[in-house]
Amino acid sequence: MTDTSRDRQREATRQRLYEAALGIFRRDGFREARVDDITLVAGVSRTAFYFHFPTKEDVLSEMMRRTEQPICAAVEALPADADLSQVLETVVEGMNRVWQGERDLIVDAMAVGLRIESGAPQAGLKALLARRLEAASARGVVTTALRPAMLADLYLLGCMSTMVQWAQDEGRSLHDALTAATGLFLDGARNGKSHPKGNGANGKS
Amino acid sequence: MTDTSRDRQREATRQRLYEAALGIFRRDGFREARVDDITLVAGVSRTAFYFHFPTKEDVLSEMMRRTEQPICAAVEALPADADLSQVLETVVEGMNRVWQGERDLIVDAMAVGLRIESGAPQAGLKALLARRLEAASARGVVTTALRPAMLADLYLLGCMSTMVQWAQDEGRSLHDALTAATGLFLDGARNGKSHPKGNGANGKS
DNA sequence: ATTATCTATAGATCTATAGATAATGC
DNA sequence: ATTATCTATAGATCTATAGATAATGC
Repeated sequence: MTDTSRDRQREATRQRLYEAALGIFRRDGFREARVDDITLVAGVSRTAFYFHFPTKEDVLSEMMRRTEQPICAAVEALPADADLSQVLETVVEGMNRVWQGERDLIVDAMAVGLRIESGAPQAGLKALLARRLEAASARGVVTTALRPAMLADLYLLGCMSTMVQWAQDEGRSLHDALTAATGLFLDGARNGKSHPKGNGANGKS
Repeated sequence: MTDTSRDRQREATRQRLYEAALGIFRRDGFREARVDDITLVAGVSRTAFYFHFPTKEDVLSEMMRRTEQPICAAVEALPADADLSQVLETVVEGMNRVWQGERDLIVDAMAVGLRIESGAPQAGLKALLARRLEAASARGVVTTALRPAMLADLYLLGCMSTMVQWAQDEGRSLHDALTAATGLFLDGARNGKSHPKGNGANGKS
């Protein structure tokens, strides 16, 4: 628990490897990136990389976790009774800030995110959003046909899908793309309320 | 063009490799799967695999394309003026049929699909859906705030997200999960119509 | 003395390429 | 004779593991 010299050394090395890895990923693309190039930049032996990160994917996995933090902080700063649209707008702002400069990494990062999103049940942003959605559904603003946790999942995965689209499409801004996807989700989540849709165990037409 | 003996031979080998690869993926998981094991089952040399498939990912990429075909056929069999909800229900039925037995492959298949989905602009199911959505929007049934192609993308990526969730979650049936996601999309796409949302170039709150 | 962090090395696996075989088209 | 399909081989890269070093806690 006490932040010993060894701890600081380890974290410094890990941080150098993290940054070096992202640099090489940006330069060569994730797939083409060689671990040797990463450790050359970081100034450690090849196997030191694997001591800190089991695979290259784990670097992107950590990137997903790290970049979530400022977004979580921004959402937590909102009042507990904030409008759902305001909450999601905050998420959009945050994602835009983090990812608009990382177009070349998005597809691979999201592919990794796809795995951890459902894997970690109590993960940061997802859990936060689930709570906000639960509050909104208690207020009667969104559907109760789907559990808040699932709605949060659907929304975040929708954002990830949107970013992948944007990364390959060029054209409009990431912010606009995310706003559009958010509008679609909001309308869907609101109106599930009135329609009795969404639990459909009924067979073919 | 004439289906020569060499062509048949090549396709037979390719097919054996394809099936062997899926078998090994199912047995060992995609990541752990060794190409040597695949070629052992297929009865060809190691490098023959790479002659047919540049990487293991390309096998899953082909799986995505192949499994799309029966779904496309089912959608094309519907009348041109079929209800949008009926079209999407057909898609749900098809996806459910294809993927409910492939839980262990879904996450990796979808991660690969994430890349090719936006990559191939005129890809089968996406193009088909875009046309159906365009017809629906001409009829005034869905929003015109988003281009049909983008709506199709959002829907398909939403389905993929849902399948990833399902693959890691257990519990409810894949069919129910897809139906729920479809309901959410339908409500969103319908109601974007009334709201002036979805082109949002307006800044922060 | 013990343990965490990192290095050195061996073996496994992948990737690139040169070459063999047999089908094809002239 | 030429070309497509596949094989054999060499080199690159990754993964597993044994060992070195220096910080830690007793």
